[in-house]
Amino acid sequence: MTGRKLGSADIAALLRREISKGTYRLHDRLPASRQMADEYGVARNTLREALAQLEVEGYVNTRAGSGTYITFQEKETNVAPLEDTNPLELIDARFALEPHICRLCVLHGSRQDFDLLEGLCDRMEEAVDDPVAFAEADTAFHKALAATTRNTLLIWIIDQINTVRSLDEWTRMRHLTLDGAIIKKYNAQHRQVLNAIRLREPERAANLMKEHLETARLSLTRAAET
Amino acid sequence: MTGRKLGSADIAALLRREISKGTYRLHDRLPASRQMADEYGVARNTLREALAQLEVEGYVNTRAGSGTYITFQEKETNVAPLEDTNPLELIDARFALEPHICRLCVLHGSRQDFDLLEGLCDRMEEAVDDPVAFAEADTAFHKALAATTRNTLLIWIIDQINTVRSLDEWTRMRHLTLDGAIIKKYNAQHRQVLNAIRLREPERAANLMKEHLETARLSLTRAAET
DNA sequence: TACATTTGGTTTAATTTTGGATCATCTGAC
DNA sequence: GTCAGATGATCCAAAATTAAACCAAATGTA
Repeated sequence: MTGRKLGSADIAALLRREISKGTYRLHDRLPASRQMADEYGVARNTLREALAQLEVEGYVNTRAGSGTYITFQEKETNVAPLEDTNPLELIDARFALEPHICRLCVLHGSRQDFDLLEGLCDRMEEAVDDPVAFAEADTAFHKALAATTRNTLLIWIIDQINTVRSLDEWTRMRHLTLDGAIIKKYNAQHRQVLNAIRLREPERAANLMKEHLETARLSLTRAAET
Repeated sequence: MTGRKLGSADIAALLRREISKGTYRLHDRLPASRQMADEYGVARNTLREALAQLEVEGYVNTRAGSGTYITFQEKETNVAPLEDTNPLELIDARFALEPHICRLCVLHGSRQDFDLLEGLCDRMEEAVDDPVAFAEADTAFHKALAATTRNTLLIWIIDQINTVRSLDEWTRMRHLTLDGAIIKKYNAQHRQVLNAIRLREPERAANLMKEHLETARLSLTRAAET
């Protein structure tokens, strides 16, 4: 996997990301082409082709004899810090958010909301043997809970969190923790939470959600130890 | 599920998911067909068929001798919704976040953190007659609380929230609610919260924060009625 | 100003990588 | 048994990467 030869398209993608990430900023001069080629372990030709592509896309502007300069103003948004977070931090954040979200669900939820959540529970139960499908339904469930609060801000926050959660190696790690037994336990807990919400018992719902998250935290730390 | 052989349709579904998820992004080059076939444990023929299907669907574009490239722009996301939120929603979100942040402060806070918070309390008390200065110190206080948790994600969330809060008409509305009496009450509550954290009493700290937010909510609704 | 250095620009040919295509065979479902 | 689909091996041709050498523009320095 790692030994693969890089092509100009790969380098272009790499640099695009560096620029977006802020490693290189507007008006900065990139290192000399020979040096960059060396750093990335690629021929200068290849690197030059990557830069040419980026120039077409408007990321950079290169002047003979002088250098290559960034000409790209990243829209000031903000997925960057999110990428530095880790699964345990995520669980803590969910500990903060989701129990209270349950309380708000009790306040603002309607029959339709609950039926929708019920449907997602069904989907999760059908997916006991398919961690990928389960994870998808699980995400949808927690998103639907947020939506039930009718609180734009909370919905947005949960959305952001889910974006992170779906990235990169997380998923792999996540699936490590998802065997059939765990999934069954999660399913039972989801049902309990939903029932408490249906019965309009905010504190019980919140507490059940805490239990659920505690379970998730446990299986996560356990997976991390192996 | 695990025993059955994967077919081209399965691989196509898998890749579609990877692309939507962002594992592979626009302009990225996929691994070589031989390599991917190997990774997914299928024959190259099978994998090529999957790619052919994805090409028809417009997910990728494959060029002989070069590679196959992602040509799919996942839905653009989502900073706007933050601007549609309102002060009451904000309070609810803070109700979710800040009590738990207090608990985490108890866990992760050091002497230095507490001294810093103490300093901010001082600043707020000096600003009883200056709503603008008070509001600044107040924001700083709640940010510092988040920072004390050491949780990147929570810090980021609070940051985002504060960005919204500092915008537009909010400030005006906010200052309506800030007479000297309210400010004094807030200050007392801030001190109480900080003390509970210092004494390492997580639940008391959380409850005091809830009280504080309840006060804020009240003065907000009262201001809205006038 | 004159000169040396650094930078990007270009060309070349050899090599490597990549997808395209075919075919005999194996496997599982009906 | 039949048949659709997966397999794995092989050969092909298109395209890209490489490496080395040389050119030209910009820059820095004495």
